[in-house]
Amino acid sequence: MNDAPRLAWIDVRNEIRARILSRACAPGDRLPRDADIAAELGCARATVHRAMQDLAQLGLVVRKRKGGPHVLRDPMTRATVQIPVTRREVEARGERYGHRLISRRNAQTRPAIMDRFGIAEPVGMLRVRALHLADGRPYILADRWIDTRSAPGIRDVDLSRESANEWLVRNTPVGRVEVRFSAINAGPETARQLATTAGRALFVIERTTWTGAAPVTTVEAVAAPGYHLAAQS
Amino acid sequence: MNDAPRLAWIDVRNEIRARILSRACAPGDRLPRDADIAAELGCARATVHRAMQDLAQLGLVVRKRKGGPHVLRDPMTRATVQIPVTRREVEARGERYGHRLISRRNAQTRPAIMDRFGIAEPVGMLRVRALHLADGRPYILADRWIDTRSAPGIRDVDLSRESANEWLVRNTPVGRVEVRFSAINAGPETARQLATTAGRALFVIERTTWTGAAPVTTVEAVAAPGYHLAAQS
DNA sequence: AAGTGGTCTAGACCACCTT
DNA sequence: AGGTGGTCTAGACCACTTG
Repeated sequence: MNDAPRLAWIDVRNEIRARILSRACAPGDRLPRDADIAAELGCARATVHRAMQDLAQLGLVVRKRKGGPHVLRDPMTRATVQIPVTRREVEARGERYGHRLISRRNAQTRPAIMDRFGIAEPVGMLRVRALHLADGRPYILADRWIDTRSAPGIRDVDLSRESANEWLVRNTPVGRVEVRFSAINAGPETARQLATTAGRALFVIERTTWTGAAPVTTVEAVAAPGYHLAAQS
Repeated sequence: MNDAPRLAWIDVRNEIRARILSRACAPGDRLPRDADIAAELGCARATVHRAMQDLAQLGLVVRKRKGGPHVLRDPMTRATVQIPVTRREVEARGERYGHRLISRRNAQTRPAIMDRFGIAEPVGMLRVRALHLADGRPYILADRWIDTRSAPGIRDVDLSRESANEWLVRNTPVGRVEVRFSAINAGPETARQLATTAGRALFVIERTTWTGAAPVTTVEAVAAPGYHLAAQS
């Protein structure tokens, strides 16, 4: 009725993890070869491989071609953040989504923006500022730069109907993404747009994406007071 | 000289991704079965499986037992945050790490703490407040609760020598982790401890860990002004 | 140069989910 | 109830990394 077989590779992973945590294999130590572990635990090497793949992703071990897998010295907390399209995020809270285009103009990238993309020369991009609303209240203030070479179609989009956010997600290949979180004090202008008071602590998400090596877009999203972001795993 | 074979499963993944992005398979559509894709691309089903595994992790497709894989309606931005032990973080910046124990006492969990752990009844835990320093300057102010049932050894540790942070990482099994980020205005007390002014926007990392279903520790880490966190992928 | 992980194949069984 | 993904096995070759 029990004796559950479960997934074998998970058992293997747990066994190896247990050894690591129990200090049977100290941090920095070399672990046995996949093949040896397989022989010892009586399973195929592929099964051990699957387990090690998971442990590596969890940040517990490092695997190299020779020298075998090593137990990482100090594992970091590793968590995955999922940032949905703002409209979905609002709707998931059971609130009505709204969106207001503030400005849309072409501009040369300033140094701060070039830094985010990692480019040395100024480029003409499309700069879009917009306010996302939840139940009519300000939710997120977005200041976005879009490289029209990577997303030419955006020129013909009515950004007062569909947010740049959403259009890009739907029409742009997903390449590399880099996200930065920080906290800022609301300036007078930002405070006005987010219907709060100057000086309030605001959560900032800075997101930059590339397609291959080509910049696509970068956005600084300033959230209204009370916003928080969760990550799991 | 070229015709690089590379990893087959990556090619398969790219091919499928390309179809998704080119709208050959619209969001919400059902994709062909693994076996069919394998036949079409001339590889083993396991190879397609590996590719799909990656696409699922990237958040592009969902796979179900029957009904085959589906293209996700709106892919979220998915990024992985790595939070090292504070000492390593400081040392990685090339600065000298320091650590000051502020207080250490037993206390009953307040409702806010019980919420984080998802428990209903108050529990006696060890509460540790500490300040992490970088080059002598305040870096992170930590307010931590530790369930001594899950980490009994902590009672005998001199927390003025080794931070609770570090001891727990080294001596506690890694289970589920939940992280929350937010922004707060510095209160007078916090401002004093972080050597800044009241009202400054501060970045907050709230981290809670369990072993199985048992609470281990939760910490509210308030970072000094200027702190930011990066996530990739 | 050799060891080791990374990968691919082919075949098989199982468990879950939808129909 | 049947289809489909999830997994395991066994064997093989390759390529990267280290000594």
